[in-house]
Amino acid sequence: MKVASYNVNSLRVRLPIVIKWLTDNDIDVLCLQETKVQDTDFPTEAFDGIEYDHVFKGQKSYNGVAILSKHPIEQVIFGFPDEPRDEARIIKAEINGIVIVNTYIPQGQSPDSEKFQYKLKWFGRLLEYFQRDFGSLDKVLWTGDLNIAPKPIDVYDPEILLGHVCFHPEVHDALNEILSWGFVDVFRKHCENANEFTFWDYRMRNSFKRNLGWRIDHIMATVPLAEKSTSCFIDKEPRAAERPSDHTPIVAEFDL
DNA sequence: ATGGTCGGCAACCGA
Repeated sequence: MKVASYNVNSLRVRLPIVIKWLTDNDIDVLCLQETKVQDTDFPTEAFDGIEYDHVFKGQKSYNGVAILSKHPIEQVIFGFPDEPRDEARIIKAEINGIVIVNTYIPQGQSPDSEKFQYKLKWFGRLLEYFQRDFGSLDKVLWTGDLNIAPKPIDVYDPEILLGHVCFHPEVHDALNEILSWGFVDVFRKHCENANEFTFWDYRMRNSFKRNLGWRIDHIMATVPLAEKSTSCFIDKEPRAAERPSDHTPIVAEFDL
């Protein structure tokens, strides 16, 4: 089973890329972030047309998450159980006997902002969410735009970027607390020394061409699930399309 | 050479 994550930065603009990429690559499950579309305008017909089940939660202008799947999507829960629920940032679902948690984690703006404190709290709430619902021996896949580059190898310049909200010691601590609960970075498991990225900032001139990137989109799996992974790679092909997203998909394959 | 990002959505906000 191939599972992927992709921050589309507007699903309506990226719809042709998503449809083509899904069908060309025979993806079983695709988790999307930053769909930027309200539920009434979600392009359900397009996914009906290629026979992908779909669940989604959006809002006006910002955020928005969705799961697309060739297999039935069951037990769907949007948001955290407590306030603020952030329904357009987290979806949990069961597909093929696996729990998938698709998250769009707050970016955090700047380290001295309220939004950064909100981001740190979000990691803490997510750990509680996992602890409440699962044991680390369950097959759980946590994926999405996590807005954190875990290690120096995951950014284009670790010295200059240290202290950025997506490469910050406090966020690293928060991530490591969740990872030590029982998640494996599936990309790192398969590509130990790969200096590869999933995001290149639009605001930097020619950032993609110059490879000034970040690895902030991830596929994390609990140990029993990670044991079943056979490959994991970042697919840069969607970046070659017209009007590409600033992110590109990450894919993991599991032999279940 | 005298520049320099996107998308949503209607003036700026968020990334």
